[in-house]
Amino acid sequence: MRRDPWQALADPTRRQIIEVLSEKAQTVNAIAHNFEISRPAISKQLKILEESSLISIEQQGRERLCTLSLEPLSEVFNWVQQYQHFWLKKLDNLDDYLNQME
Amino acid sequence: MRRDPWQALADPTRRQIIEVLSEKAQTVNAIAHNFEISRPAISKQLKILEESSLISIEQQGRERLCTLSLEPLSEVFNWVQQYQHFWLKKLDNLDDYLNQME
DNA sequence: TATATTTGTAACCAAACGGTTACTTATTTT
DNA sequence: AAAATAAGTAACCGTTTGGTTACAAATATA
Repeated sequence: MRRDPWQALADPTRRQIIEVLSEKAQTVNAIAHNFEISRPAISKQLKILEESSLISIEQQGRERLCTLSLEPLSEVFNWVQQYQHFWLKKLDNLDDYLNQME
Repeated sequence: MRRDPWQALADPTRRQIIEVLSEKAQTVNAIAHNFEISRPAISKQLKILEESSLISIEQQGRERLCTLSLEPLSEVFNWVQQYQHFWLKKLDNLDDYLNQME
């Protein structure tokens, strides 16, 4: 299943998982230790992160190593940045306007 | 009700509404014309955007003018940008590694 | 004043979300 | 070979989401 990064990032637990994984790649249990919720709940969130390509999972014996993979963030970044431009332009216009008043 | 900008941005229709409003401030009906879904559905989405402070709504006679207000995007922007740094650092490390091989 | 317009709200619905517990499977360890 | 460990899966549950239609309220227009 393919999933929208926006949707994957909507949940605070999933964003926290990303934060945890930005330290280093980790197994499912190691990740789960950072949270109060059950391990199956973490498994579900990891699946969603995987479906949105924000992490990749590599089987290592009986463990599964989860690695962050941030490419999909660029979509989010670009979208938001576009409005930063919009915002700066509005400030520019205000600036022009104020200059005209001088 | 207060709402997480992440959650507000999770829905594609709401992101489109933001795009529409970035052109210019518009009334509810004017916004709704851009979409297939019913006007009450748009009303609901506008409420969510308002609750996350991404738009503000001003009553003007029987109409309501919706104006974009992008401050909450900074939270999203900062969060994502932090991982851009993480990503660039990884590329740096790769670069160092490749240089070492020379 | 009667009518049309803009919008919100209520009630409803199916699907998705985010969690739980119980169980299974595969792999290590003893 | 038996026991322990890591992790997925299934079934379930209450809440939220995102839409619908029907209706009500306020304002503007004829």
